[in-house]
Amino acid sequence: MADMAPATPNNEARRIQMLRAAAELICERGFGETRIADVAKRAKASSALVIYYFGTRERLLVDALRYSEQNFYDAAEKMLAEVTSARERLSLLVQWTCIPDDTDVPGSWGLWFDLWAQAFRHPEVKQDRVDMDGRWRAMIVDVVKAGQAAGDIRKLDARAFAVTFAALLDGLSIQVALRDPELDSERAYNIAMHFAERELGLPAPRRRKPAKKA
Amino acid sequence: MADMAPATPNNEARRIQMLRAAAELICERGFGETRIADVAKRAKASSALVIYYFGTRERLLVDALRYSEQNFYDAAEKMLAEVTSARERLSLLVQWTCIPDDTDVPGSWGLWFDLWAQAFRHPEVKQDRVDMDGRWRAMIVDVVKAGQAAGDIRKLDARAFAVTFAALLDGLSIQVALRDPELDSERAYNIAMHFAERELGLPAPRRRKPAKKA
DNA sequence: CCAGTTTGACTGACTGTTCAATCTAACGAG
DNA sequence: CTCGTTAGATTGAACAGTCAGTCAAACTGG
Repeated sequence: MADMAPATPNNEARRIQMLRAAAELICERGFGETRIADVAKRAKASSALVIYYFGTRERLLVDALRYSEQNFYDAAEKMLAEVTSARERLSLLVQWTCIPDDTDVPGSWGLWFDLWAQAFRHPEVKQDRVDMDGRWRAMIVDVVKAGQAAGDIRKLDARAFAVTFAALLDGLSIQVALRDPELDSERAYNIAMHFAERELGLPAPRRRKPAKKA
Repeated sequence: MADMAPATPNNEARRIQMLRAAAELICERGFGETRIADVAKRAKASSALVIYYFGTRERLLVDALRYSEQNFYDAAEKMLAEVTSARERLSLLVQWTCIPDDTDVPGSWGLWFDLWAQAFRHPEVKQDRVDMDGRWRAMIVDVVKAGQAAGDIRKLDARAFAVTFAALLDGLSIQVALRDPELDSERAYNIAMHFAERELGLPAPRRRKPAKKA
């Protein structure tokens, strides 16, 4: 295995092109069914070049998983920074997890399942995921603390809330992703928001923000 | 592909032997890394025989996934039938999802990730999973209604509670399975029980039931 | 002309699946 | 009871396709 090409400014574009292609493919066909040749074709490159960049199929796919995970959270943070009201920010977080994909670099749900499956065994991925989840909870904690400072949210242990709320969101999004007939994205949204309102003592909403259909 | 051997009383044992072997292997190595030869070896049979029974690798693995899913719920129902107090039954449900495996046919967590990943694409698996999840929620609903009848649980929409609670349990168990440092099985147990107590108006516990360490 | 890219062609290993050949246990006829 | 018949169970060996990874040659921009 030739060691992978070093990271230079020029490579970066190609590398990312491949990561995106790989992420898309994984989402469509699944981790185990994603072939180097397919990734290469979608990234308009040769199989050999993909290997030249990543050295091995596993590293390519794993990196792709981590890449889109990271993108998902980056985008979430950015989005969160653009509003201020506690309720709006909570609402964004919930929509972010419960609503089917449309972003160009999909944090698309198919990826999460494979990410979890990989993390369950691959220690490197496991660590990465733990870090990312910490980041996710930190975002929740920030929202809560800001809301408390503004007087919209009552006094409580923000960290503990974050752990529970994050778990609830994960669970809801699984059902949504798997198209459970009892739990579409709109209902998931309402459940999550209802929980947050209760727990945080949020002022009642003017109006429910409806979730887009997939 | 020779069509698979029909189900006869004699086959059944072998078939199950293979399903269990496959489930174990999937749990250890993952769906994509599970080879027919390995399953055959563990089931003390030849590769050819495995194909003789299941016709194709995919069907073997998918059936194995569904088999252990079913076993998981069967065992849960049985266990649930053996206690009566609402609190005890809730506690069992929570332990059942949050505590690392030890059962002979593991509903072990590695399997769930692969099951979800498969369900996300394979319609047959998706339907199956939806059914199973309905069963799971029905168990929760039963517990709640029984508790209400006994006067331990306050009046509320049992169905709505079940959906939310099931989602919370799923989310918690992901973190536990992935060994999140902030959320071991004991803490997950406490979070889930705390939520149930609050939501259902359960009488306060005598003592917390501690969760086993993995 | 040089370092980093890119590729087509190749291969070597892996592995799902087929197949023809045995084995086994039940069973019915003699 | 015995022994051919038979249908299902079981296997070792071979086949065939796939695909990750190698390599030497060609390309490209600076």
